[in-house]
Amino acid sequence: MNDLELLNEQQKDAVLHTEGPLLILAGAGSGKTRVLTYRIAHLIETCGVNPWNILAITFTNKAAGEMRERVDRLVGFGSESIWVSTFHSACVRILHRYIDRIGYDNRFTIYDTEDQKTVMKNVCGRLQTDTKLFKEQKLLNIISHAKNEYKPPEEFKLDAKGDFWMEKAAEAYVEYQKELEKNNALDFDDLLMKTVELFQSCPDVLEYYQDRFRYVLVDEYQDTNTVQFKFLSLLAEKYKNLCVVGDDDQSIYKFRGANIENILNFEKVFPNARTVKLEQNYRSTQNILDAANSVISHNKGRKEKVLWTDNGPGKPIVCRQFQTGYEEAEYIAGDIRKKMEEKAEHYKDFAVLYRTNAQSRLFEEKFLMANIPYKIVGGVNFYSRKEIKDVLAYLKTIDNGKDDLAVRRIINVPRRGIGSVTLNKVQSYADAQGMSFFEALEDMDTVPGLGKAALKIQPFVHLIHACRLKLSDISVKGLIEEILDQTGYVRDLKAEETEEAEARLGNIDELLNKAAAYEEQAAEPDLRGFLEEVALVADIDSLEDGDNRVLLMTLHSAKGLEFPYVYMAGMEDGIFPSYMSIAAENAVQEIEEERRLCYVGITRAMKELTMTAARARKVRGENQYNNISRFILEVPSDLVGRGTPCNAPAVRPSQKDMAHARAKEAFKAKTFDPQQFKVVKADSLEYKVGDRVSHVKFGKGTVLEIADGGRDYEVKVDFEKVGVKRMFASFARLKKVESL
DNA sequence: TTTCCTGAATTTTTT
DNA sequence: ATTCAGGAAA
Repeated sequence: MNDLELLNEQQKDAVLHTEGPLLILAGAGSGKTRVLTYRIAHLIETCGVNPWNILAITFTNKAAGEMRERVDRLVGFGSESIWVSTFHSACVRILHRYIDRIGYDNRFTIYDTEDQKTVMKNVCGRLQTDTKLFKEQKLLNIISHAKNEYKPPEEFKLDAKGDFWMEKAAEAYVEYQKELEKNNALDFDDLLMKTVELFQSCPDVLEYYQDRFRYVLVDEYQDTNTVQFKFLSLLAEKYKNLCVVGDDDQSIYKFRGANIENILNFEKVFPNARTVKLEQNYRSTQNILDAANSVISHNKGRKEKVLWTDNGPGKPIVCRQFQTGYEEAEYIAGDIRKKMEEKAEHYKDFAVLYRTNAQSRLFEEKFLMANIPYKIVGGVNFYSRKEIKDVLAYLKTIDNGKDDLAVRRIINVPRRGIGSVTLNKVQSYADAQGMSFFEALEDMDTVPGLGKAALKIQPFVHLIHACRLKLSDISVKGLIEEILDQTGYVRDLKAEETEEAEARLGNIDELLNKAAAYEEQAAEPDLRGFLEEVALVADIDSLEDGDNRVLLMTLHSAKGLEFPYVYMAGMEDGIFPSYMSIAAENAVQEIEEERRLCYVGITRAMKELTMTAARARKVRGENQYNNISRFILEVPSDLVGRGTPCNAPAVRPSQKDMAHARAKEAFKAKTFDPQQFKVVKADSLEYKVGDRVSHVKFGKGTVLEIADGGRDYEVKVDFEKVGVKRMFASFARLKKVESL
């Protein structure tokens, strides 16, 4: 049911203005998602718009998932035919249908960052580029930037005339793009670029989608780049029903080509655009808002906004500085524990935000020790783990033998005794014949100079052929199992008997689950559909509602989310704002972007905000000493709680307190996951002092001490890698490796 | 020829 | 800390 009475005047305005372009300037927490979802519901229920004609676009999968859920709840029947997706996945869907119109094969594959780097390495090798002077990553950044500006190689080349650096980059761009085309692959930026190209060169396709998506809604509009803007304006050209929501203060993707002009020029491109401002904040307390306002006010050249709230002042902001990052993490773990006990909140009400993914490690360790269920969002992509990429490369090869990168990745995985010399011979043969790498492999008998190596290649080619034959009558999950079985991949891992192999096996299991889940959920599940889904999703599981865990993530991925209790960790100059931005040529702008990021972080908090810093922390193995972040100093001191000054010495909870808290928690937290938290004191332990044991996280170690703690045994172990740890036996789940 | 081992280099943020 | 390139052993 769509109850407009729940909206304020401005929100209602935005919902009811259904025809024509609409720009919603929405401050943080002003209920923009609510406006978007209500607007969709209103379009369908009141205006009789067919759900099929609505496209809602977001930036991240997480945001898309959230929006999807809310739309489903509000709209109910028919909501599944609304497209709610990210720019990239919308483009993939379009391209899979029509990219043959601009000379690609519809069975293209998508290259991730790692693949891009591999391609660029090849290109640099071929062009004899000195990669000391022109770093691959640097070149890729330039290319990405060009693509975000919708500049194809030819045009880029013209622009580069006269500039030695840019001419070199242009050369790389041309070659890089050729290589992608040869492999029938697109990189992330191509997805947008090729879609726009498709629209511009095939008016009939464009018109089809214009008619299809008569109503387009865009979230986080301030982060759109030039191609995305082109994409949107082309789509909306015919009916002009484009509704965009944005906040210039939350623009944090300039590094990815976000173009703030898109918001400022909206009214120019769409002349009779209506603009609505949402300024009432429903999320945070006044203290949190004041802190956010004060920080962001240090930026020049922004649209002044007056955010206000009906919520009371709330708790003061907590700022603390610790000696080390270690203590910082310990404090946060302890504080979450404390709040859980005092207020009986849910774990999912807490979030720890940091600047870089690398910072998650410390928290992971401490949370594991304190038995706080947590989930790390982002970081090392599930799908970029080695074993997963291997399996996916097999799938890609089976689906589309044109992807040389995938074929080359797995030709010798697991070991088939095929080395680089053989590969080079095959590659030159393929190049000479103008065929793909896999086709050359199929032709192995005619490849000159292969000799015995051909015999090693044969089983691989057979395997792929056999799988292709089975394709039509086997599930994706079955296919993966077949591959794992035939190649002995799982067998080899099991034989390794290391922690690492164990983890890899676990990941493979997760992939199998994912495949099974895909087949259940998809209308017409097939291999390509699976690969497509997997290519654009970083994390294996989106957040489920019942998933009661503390979230750990970067400030970037926190955008669009909200939590009652937010911890911003690592608030140090050099970390946040990052060293890169401070040292940059255009430091002023770079730091302003960081400050917006800080603004985003602060405004995630609903009830309480804690900012922490460490005097010293390990960065890349070395100790780094940092000052308190300038952003903390920009928070007015009267908002910061007394008794918790920034330079307060770290209060380290004693071991006994921690142990006590843990035991208590274990008793209380049964509702979360009885399996995990049930404390059953074993009659005796399978290991004794002096035994070698292994722990899931810490690896192998020696038992130093076992103390009977009443409810449970407390075990002290000296781990090889991480040193002495104390833990409860039932939590640690140590396995005996060998006896004394 | 392939594999294994050692020393060097390297990291913001996301799709 | 972890990955990557280059050289020596098998």
